[in-house]
Amino acid sequence: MSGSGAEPSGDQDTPGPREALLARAIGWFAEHGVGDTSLRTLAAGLGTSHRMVIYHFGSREGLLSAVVEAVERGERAALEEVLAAHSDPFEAGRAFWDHVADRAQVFAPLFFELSGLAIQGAPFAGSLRHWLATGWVDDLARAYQLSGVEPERAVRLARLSLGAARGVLLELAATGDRAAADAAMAELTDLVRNGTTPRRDR
Amino acid sequence: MSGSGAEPSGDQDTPGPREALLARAIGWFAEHGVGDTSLRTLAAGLGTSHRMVIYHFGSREGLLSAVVEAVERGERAALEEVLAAHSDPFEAGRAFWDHVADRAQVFAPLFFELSGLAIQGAPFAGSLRHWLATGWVDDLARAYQLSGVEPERAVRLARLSLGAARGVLLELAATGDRAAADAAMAELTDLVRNGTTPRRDR
DNA sequence: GTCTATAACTCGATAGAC
DNA sequence: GTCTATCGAGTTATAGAC
Repeated sequence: MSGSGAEPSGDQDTPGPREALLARAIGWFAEHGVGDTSLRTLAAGLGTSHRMVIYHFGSREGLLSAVVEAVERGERAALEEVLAAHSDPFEAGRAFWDHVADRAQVFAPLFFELSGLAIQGAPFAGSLRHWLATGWVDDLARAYQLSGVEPERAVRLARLSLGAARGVLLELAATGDRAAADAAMAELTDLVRNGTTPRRDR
Repeated sequence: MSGSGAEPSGDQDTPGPREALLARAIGWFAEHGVGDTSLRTLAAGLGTSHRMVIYHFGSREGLLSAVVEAVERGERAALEEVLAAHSDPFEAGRAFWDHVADRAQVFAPLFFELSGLAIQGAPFAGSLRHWLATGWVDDLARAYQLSGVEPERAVRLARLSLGAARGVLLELAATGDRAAADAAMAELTDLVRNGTTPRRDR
């Protein structure tokens, strides 16, 4: 599909101009936001013409859709990597929070703006709507269950942890105060750890 | 300031056409979002002409700024009311969560879209940026302190609680599942209550 | 305080040459 | 695959009658 038989030189590092353009577009959106971005200003910032964006993505919404999908896939991959590297869910949670917080200044504005549009029903953000609602909760709940929490409570804790992470991320993006955000998340970890282990001592 | 000496008939219930227009604009934004709203479609939905919106608010951004400010003032007033009515901070927190969750389907999309724009530096959202960062945390931390939590931990708990509420609100807006959101917030309340009282029993 | 008319501009998308 | 030229619709904002 959409393949022209004349690829320049069989390069494996460059998956094609479309992907390169998409990657640059993500960086541009993360820096400048989505709301007031026209195809023309975007293309100028990307070093192309707006005609090329339409050529590769069909329309402005097609580009936005591709951006949302690509960012989601990246974060999901990061989560799986982190879950595979840590057996303790609290350790995994902290590691993933680190990953997210590192990129907060860049991606949080994009995430929350797109989330606002997604829950308003913007058609290009359908997949984001799904991940906001159930996608991440299921995986997190499974991780809690593996560490011995009963199923129903695991779901509640998953929802709470995910919500807290997103909310603290919003505040981190507003303040830039990484230490305060880390402390708030550490407080959550402590509360959950002490609240789920029976605490035999004392 | 901006007062014309000829108010129609000294009505106290109608504070003027500007305020009435603002109130209707808030409702309209809550229902239709901000992103793709032009002055013309907005004015048509409000029953005026776009010329009138500009007359009263100066520009489209002026209107957005007024909307943000009015919504904030309303929520702050609701919080103060709730804090005054409950001495137990957990009770107050639950009551305020109820208030917010009741209005989630309507106001959460507006809140998150505007927050995304605010942390991107949109000029009309300056006051929202302030409330996102510090405004609410201070009051919440004070409430925690009053119930016996040491100051530094009170701030951490305030940040966590606020973040969790915002994050769970985002999920509530995406799913519409009020029971699940309530359960997640109740889980937080339990964790904090058990984590801050020494737990002499057992 | 409310209207119509319109200026001045930008938008997404298309056509077609190269 | 990249370019220029351009269409038609929609944008904020202004002018001025009533």
